[in-house]
Amino acid sequence: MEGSRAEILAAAAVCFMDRGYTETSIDDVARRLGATKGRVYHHFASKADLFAGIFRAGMEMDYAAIEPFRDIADPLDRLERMAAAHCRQIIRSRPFQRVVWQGVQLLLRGATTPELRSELERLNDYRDAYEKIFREALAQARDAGALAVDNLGLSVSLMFVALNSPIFWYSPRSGETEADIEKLVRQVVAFAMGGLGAKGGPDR
Amino acid sequence: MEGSRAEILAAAAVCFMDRGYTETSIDDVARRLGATKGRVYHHFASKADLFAGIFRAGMEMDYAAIEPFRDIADPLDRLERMAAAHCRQIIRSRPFQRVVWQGVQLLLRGATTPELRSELERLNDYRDAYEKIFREALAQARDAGALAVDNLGLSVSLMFVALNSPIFWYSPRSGETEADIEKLVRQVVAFAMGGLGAKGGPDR
DNA sequence: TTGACAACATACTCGGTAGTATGTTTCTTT
DNA sequence: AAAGAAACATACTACCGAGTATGTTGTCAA
Repeated sequence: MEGSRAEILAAAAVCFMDRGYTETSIDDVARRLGATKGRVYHHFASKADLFAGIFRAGMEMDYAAIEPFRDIADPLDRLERMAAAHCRQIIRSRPFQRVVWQGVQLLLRGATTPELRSELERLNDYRDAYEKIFREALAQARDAGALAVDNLGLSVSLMFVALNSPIFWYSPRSGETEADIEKLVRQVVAFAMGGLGAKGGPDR
Repeated sequence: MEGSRAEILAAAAVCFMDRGYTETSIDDVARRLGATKGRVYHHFASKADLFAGIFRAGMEMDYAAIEPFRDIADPLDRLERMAAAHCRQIIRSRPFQRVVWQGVQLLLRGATTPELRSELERLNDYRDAYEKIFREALAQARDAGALAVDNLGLSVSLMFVALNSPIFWYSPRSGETEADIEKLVRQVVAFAMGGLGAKGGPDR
């Protein structure tokens, strides 16, 4: 069944989020599932393959999240709505997004097996294409005079660092409503847009 | 000699930066020094102790960096100069600052030995006190009407995420001058201050 | 000069973990 | 219902790395 695979991915994502890649053993993942290694290795060739599966799933969530806003005409409005959708998705699928982050970091550090490395490079390209969507919206907004940006690459990096930051500091509060999350998203996006020098201030 | 200890700290910081805590073996550190485990374990009780030593050294650098600006009267000016000093220090001592970051993350994930955990908690308190310095400057600037901030804790987090981000994306370019670094610092600080809604815009 | 200690190097132990090899139990298919 | 395969569980191996125990070399004091 395909649901079993998804269940393993979700459990492993939480493990990797809580304790990092190397600190997490396959037995940890299995224990969380109430199962044993056999089940995990039946669906995934290796620990690296499992990790890559989470990475890919996380990126697919991100693409899906911003999809409805990609063809908004006004570049500043498009950028802001994509940013909000991205940030919202980060909060909603935090375990997966942390794995994406760890994957990027893992690739920057050289140390992995060649097999995992090539797979990580493909996934990183996948992520670069995602960032490029934002980069282009940002460039268009700048050309329209709606943003004060002189170093495009740096600005994109800083924007993503802010939008992704819930990965590190967010944790669900008991009794938290959708409106609470939406307010958080607005504040984070306001910070990012303000940092980019968006005209009109953070109140929109 | 005390210089040997410092040399080990610096080498280990680079190793931890490049490959992470668990991926780095004591033998790796020794190899980088052209030595063996014996030398490391002669100066440090354990791998965790070595890690904590780097953490502490990194934090001491940060305190020293912002010290000259802590008693500037105008809160917005104080905040901005402290932010610039912090960001500059992040870039200059990147290996140590990455270890500080890893240490905070390592504490959030529960999994460590009790001995390391208590030491990490003390170091984290040390870091909280550091953040508090910024938090107070931020609160005062807000009260003076120089910043548009409604969620103080969130704003401090977002500001630090931006200021610390060189940890991840900065790497020294060949032929890089002091002026280049200073320009980077200005851009990062401008982003952070803009995100906080600083009046007067990012050009200063 | 010798004894004692600091500053390492060398040679081991031992636990944890990725991966494998091999059962065992449903489920499907004909 | 019989055969086969999917979906696991169990038992084992092989290796890597933290920590230790024990040598070895220089240095300095008395």
